Amino acid sequence: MSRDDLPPEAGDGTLPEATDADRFTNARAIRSTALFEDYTELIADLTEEFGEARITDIARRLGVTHPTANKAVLRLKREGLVISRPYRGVFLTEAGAAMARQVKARHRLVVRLLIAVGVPPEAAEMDAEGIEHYVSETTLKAFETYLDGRQ
Amino acid sequence: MSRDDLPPEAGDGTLPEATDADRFTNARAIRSTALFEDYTELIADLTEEFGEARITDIARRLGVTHPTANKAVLRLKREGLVISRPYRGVFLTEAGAAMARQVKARHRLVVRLLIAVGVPPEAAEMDAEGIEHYVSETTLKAFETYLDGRQ
DNA sequence: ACGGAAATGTAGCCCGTGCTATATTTCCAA
DNA sequence: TTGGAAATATAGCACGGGCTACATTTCCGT
Repeated sequence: MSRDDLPPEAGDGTLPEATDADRFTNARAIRSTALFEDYTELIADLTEEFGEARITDIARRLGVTHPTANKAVLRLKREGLVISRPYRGVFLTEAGAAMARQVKARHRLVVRLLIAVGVPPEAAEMDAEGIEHYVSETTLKAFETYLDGRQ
Repeated sequence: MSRDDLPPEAGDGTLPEATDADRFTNARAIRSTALFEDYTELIADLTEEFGEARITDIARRLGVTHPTANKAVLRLKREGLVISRPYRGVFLTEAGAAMARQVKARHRLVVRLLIAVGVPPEAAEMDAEGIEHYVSETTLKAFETYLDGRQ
């Protein structure tokens, strides 16, 4: 039982450099930004549709209560992703809009790839909602290349 | 501004049945079980390697402190996924072992698919850690079919 | 066999993300 | 124009999941 001095992952040949802990720590970091990504994307959508993003609409689209949406918007504000005045709509800052654009592009790409490998569109759309946050730039590039190569 | 009585998603043609809220609610539900999945999988690995899963090893592999791992194990216990005696190792129940098997199979499949579409193995391994939790049975089946069809 | 190091457990803190209940503000229609 | 409905804000609760600090137990080497 003396495995304290073993180099991590030695012997199994799967991961010479990235340790388990790295991967999990990475996943946790992503999890903490996923909510911001969902909100900025949604606020962008609502702004495009209605000219503004209102708390009630945000809450309904996300399937949460208004106070939850309101609290999240406060955090987004603190992070400089949105601006808002009391009892008024919410609007993305440049940083927020940039995040929204990136998230949206990633979302579309993930859905396209899933469909390309045979996933039914409804399942692709459903699963992409969670998957999209965890797709790295490297993987995204690979998806693009794959999709381009198909026609 | 009267969109209160609009059918959700009407007009964009992307999602006739699954509303946005459904997708987000689904993603939140998955997020809450992801931690359990990570723990059961890891405990299975450690048990296979060392004959038992010890708190210290669990914590190190996940990149968290011992108290965090300990608290999580208490939750796993409460959920009937593991058994443990004070100051002793942690062991999976049948339910926990079943979850571990399922998670591991899913993980492998996701990694294989990512690699199959051209993602570098290290990135595939890294991204799969987050992605795996969000892949539905339907999508999993599609992955299998796709991989089978390639050779 | 026993003393110190390592492992484990526990207390208590912080913050996120959900909720309900209640106050406040806005806005539309009579 | 004003009263009531809808929207928004706020307070406070619960729990998850991370941490540090400290107590306790186990275990190994001398």
